[in-house]
Amino acid sequence: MGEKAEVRGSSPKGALAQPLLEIYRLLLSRYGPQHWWPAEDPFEVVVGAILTQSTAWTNVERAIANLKGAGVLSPKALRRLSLDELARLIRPSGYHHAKAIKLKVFAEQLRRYGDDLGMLFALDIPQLRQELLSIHGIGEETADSIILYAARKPIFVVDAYTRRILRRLGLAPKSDSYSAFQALFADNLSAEEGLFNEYHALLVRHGKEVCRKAPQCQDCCLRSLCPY
DNA sequence: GCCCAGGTGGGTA
DNA sequence: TACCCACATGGG
Repeated sequence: MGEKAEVRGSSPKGALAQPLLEIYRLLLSRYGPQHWWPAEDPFEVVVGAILTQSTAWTNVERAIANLKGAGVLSPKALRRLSLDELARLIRPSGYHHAKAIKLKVFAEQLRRYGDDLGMLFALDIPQLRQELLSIHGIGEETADSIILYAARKPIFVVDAYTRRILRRLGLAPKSDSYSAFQALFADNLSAEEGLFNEYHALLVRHGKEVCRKAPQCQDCCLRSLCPY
């Protein structure tokens, strides 16, 4: 059926299109553009996406600064480094031994694309996602973060903040699965890279500041939509 | 000292 | 599918 002629962000695709767009509008109004991802190039985005797994971004910044300082923020340099030396450099990001292995594995896999992220990112979204998920250490959120923020393709990133905020607003899907939360956005918003980029970044920004405990709802910018 | 942070993989029932 | 756990540093 013809459902393609949509005006940017204003034509509802599903029943939750209105509330989701309202959340976005309120968050953008409150915080302004977040300019994600905070990195100089796509490879740095990938490294940051792996290092930030269950870790505060401030700790990731130290680790990335160490990698830059050592001049090893490239696939080839990461492969040349010993596992212990790499772990030492990224130590501030936590889980450093496990993450050193993950970075090594990714750098190794990138060889198949001539160390060229552009070649990897030439795949369409489903193929790219499958390829990323096949790599040890890259799960759904990390894969989607790479697709959205490094490859700049429209896919919605679901994280702990996304789930927490949607639950609080009573908009969470029946299933608690990653795909159910992702489908909520995919089914109700137009698939625009810029929108998905900013929306996820705003959810993280908002989640960091509020929505941890109910009392904070008094000055929450989403309180008009919140049942609490 | 405690809890949490922009998760993932492996194991078990 | 649904839990459990290990992985670890740094800030509040």
